[in-house]
Amino acid sequence: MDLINRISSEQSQFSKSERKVAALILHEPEQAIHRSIASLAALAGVSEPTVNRFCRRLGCKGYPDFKLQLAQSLAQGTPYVNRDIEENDNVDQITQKIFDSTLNALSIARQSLDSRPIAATVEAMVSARKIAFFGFGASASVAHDAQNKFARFDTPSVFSDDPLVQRMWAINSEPNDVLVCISHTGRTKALCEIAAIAHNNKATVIGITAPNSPLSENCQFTVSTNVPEDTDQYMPMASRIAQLVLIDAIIAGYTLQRGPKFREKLARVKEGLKGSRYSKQTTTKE
Amino acid sequence: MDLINRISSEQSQFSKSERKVAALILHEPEQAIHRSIASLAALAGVSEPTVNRFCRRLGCKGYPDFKLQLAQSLAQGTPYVNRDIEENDNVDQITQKIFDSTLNALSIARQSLDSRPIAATVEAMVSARKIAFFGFGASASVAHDAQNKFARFDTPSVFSDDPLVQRMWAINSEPNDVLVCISHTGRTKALCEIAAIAHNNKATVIGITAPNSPLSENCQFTVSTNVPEDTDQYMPMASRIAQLVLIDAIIAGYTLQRGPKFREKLARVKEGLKGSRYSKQTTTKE
DNA sequence: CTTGTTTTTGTAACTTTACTACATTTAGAC
DNA sequence: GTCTAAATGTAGTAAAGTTACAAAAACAAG
Repeated sequence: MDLINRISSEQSQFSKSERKVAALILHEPEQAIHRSIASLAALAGVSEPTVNRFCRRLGCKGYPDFKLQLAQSLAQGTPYVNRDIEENDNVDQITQKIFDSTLNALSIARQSLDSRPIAATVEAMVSARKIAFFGFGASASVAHDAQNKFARFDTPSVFSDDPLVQRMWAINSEPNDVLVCISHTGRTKALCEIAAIAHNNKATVIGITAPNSPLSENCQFTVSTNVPEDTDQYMPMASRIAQLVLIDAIIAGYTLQRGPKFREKLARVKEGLKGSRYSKQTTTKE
Repeated sequence: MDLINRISSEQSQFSKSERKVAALILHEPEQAIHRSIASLAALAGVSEPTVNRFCRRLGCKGYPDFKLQLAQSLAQGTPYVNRDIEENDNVDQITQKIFDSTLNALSIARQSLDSRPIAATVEAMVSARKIAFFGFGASASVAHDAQNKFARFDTPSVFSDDPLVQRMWAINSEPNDVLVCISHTGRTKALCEIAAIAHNNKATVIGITAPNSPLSENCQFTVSTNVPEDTDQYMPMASRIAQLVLIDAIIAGYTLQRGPKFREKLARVKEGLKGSRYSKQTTTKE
């Protein structure tokens, strides 16, 4: 993980004075890299060796090495995690911060991904008779999106955020049917019940949800994104984005697995959609 | 231009000894940033002041500043690559590539964002009587998601992907009503018509869509993400993600604009949702 | 609440690093 | 060859970073 993220995530392991240093650096990292250890220490109200120890705790060889790594971490355009939105931020700052934290969450998700359940999901979908995507609340739109993508394919697929519709589908499910349950927490009661019903019918139940959650208990396998998110403060944002990208990946895998003939079909579907749009005057490529 | 490129392009202006230094740095830049001026000078077979002068000639304040800039220039070197998915990629590779290209698209979107229409959107929503989110296809789930978020707020909001429902809403719209039209291409006929109707009724029509598109003609203002996307090959993926993050930003702006009392209300909504979930056994913070 | 122990923090001496002023060398022009 | 100017290096100096150790603070046990 990159240095700035580490500073903010490992704050709990720091001592009181070290936290002062951390706060200063997270507040204005660009400035910190141009300061000497003495001036940084003075600004943080601590002694120079404290700053040095702070650097060492982060695995750096010393202060110069720390500055170097910090500079790299900044240059990478690596999102500043946990730069919370503050009371009098303007719209531009808010937008940047939201984008930053989403980028950060995504790159964390990418690193911590386990490809085995993803491969298994692709496998199951390729041989599925019919596929359902269920979810509630914020996860409903994720399920909606997934089904939208699958609508272009020839395997029958449904989306629903209606518990009764979901229940009916689950009751009618059979082996070789695939049910994808989407939930950030994995604790939504209604969805757990549906999953259990389908699971009983020997349908393939896949969870895009938190590992070791009540929902994942009823799933054949679980794909999770491990996005750190402060759901206490605001609603799930980044985790939902990670789920969507995950589904994109699953779909890309599915498309590829189906082979070249299948992709020809897709091209035809795409062509068929053109009638619903205004044609372009310009010749610019979209 | 970035430092490494400058070193190689400005070589002609360097003196003989300075060129030795340049050659050394271009050969192994990663190593150079961990060396002291003395060891670098020795390695290049020149004196320390020569290295220092070399740094100054490149516009750096001195050797430490040079190292810093060099480090940044190196870190920037490898952004998220937009590698295409290939025929016999395995699932892991596909997943990484999809995440990479999404990350890439998001960071491009972040840079090219214009905050003025975003601010205007927040403004309009804060004083809105009712808000609608409309879209078709892939954009339907984006609209769905947006409405989901707004469902927690006290301003009445709707989502629809049904042209008739949309039309009825548009016909009944009034000034101070806000209509958010979401479309990747901005060329979906049905949505343009709806926008036109609402626009005629003097409702505030906001487009999350391509600039200078038929749809944006009927919008008071347009928020766009400028994500380069190869829609010919696959379906829109990254652009849709960028739209979602954009909406997150708008919602964050909205929440903040509404002030602290409003956020207390949100906390109560959140508390109210708990009944629908299984409680946690573990005490770990989510 | 006191005492002993451990952890944290700061002070001061020390080492390393980078910079400056000046001397020397080198290259080019006449 | 000699003068001039540019380039390079030497040595001293200033600044920055590190280490060892002592003081202070936090903690636990009696």
